[in-house]
Amino acid sequence: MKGFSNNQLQRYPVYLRFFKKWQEEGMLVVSSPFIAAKLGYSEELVRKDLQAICLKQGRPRKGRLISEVIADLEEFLGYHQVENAILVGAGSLGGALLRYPGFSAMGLHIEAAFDASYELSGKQIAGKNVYPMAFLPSYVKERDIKLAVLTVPSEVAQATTDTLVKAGILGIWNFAPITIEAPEDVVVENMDLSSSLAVLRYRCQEKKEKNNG
Amino acid sequence: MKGFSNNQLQRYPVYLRFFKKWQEEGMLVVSSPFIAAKLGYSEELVRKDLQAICLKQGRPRKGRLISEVIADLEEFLGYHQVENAILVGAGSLGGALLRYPGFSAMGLHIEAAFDASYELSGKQIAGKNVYPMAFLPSYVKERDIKLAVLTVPSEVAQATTDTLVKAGILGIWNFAPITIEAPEDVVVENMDLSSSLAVLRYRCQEKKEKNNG
DNA sequence: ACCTTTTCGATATCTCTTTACCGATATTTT
DNA sequence: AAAATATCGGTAAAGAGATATCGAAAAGGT
Repeated sequence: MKGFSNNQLQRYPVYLRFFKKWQEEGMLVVSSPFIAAKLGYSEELVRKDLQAICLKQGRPRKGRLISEVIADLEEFLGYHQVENAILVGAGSLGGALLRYPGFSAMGLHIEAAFDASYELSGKQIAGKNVYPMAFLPSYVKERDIKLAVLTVPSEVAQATTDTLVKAGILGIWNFAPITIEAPEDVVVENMDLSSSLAVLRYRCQEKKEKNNG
Repeated sequence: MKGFSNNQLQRYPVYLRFFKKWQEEGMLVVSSPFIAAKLGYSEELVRKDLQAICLKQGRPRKGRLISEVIADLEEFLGYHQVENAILVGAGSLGGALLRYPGFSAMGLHIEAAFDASYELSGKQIAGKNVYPMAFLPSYVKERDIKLAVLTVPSEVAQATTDTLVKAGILGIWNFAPITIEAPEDVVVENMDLSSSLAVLRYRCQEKKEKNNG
């Protein structure tokens, strides 16, 4: 048994998307060289990635059964067991995530939202109740929620994080453009627009300079 | 002159946020050990990162001037030169990004949106016009737009990408949950929810197993 | 004014990730 | 049925990225 790097973990959902696409197209088996060519990875990387999570071996000269790999990927990614979560901050980004239909296929069930605004609380977004922040601690404790999606303005992100941690949340998916501090035992994963944009712009600039001189 | 890894590029916006926070708090100078402690990086990594983009050296026993590093970071990240961009797919996520006020500080100006829906076209979101898709090619060419934010449903993401590429777009910030294919000379940066969620859930599971056993 | 202390920048080491290689194996072809 | 061949899994090498080490320099204390 070994550890997985962030890069490796992030590749698995990519594999899954392609395998599902191939399955829809009627394919049954794929080989590592084929996968590598389609995804732009090296052949060896594909082997290593799939070996790490697949129960059965691949078959020489054929490859792997698509349906089996899909099952293994979904099992590994936890898509088979539903994880209940809450969303905090039902603004425009929070609303967009509440409306996003793709989470259920990933085993993520955002069952309720919380917002500081009195206008929003009591209403529904995408069929999910929006509660006032005061209800959060008891809700989290009673329902044993472990995961929170954080979409509040950055000014209140740290204070909200403290509330979440105190309530017993163990994983925070942070969409606020700020580095939040949390205790060791709480996992924070950032969806950082500015970091992603930094990569995009640098790579564009790089390419432009390569073409011009 | 050297290359930058994605990880390194993604750290710079994090540095910038902290430096701005410290500047607001009235600090003038920070040392690498201080930065390292606050951001959770190693001292040496901080030095290497800042050495790579700062014009002036740091001063022994003092550190670096916050105002200078902020200027260097913003210069490196391209925040001083405004880049015009369009957004394609003005649904709930697209709308959220159009409304997001943080982009202007990053030098990103989303000047218009495009959407296939006839109900949306002609209207405005966050003061920005929403045009029908048919207008896209001429708009991009006339205004010499190089960057596009892609927030269309995944079913049409590839077709939309093809349209963007043909129109002359050189960088695509892809928010659709799909791996889009584009020519070599077009840069694609993915904001992949499923990949981010995969990391979050694995790290949570890992932590849980460590605590239980 | 001198010594101590801290941080700097550069170089070297180390660890982790990725890539390359190699014998084994099963399918396909002759 | 035998030979040819493509892919497999495992191990070894290579390449990055992060970390540790070291002399130099400047601020602060004595």
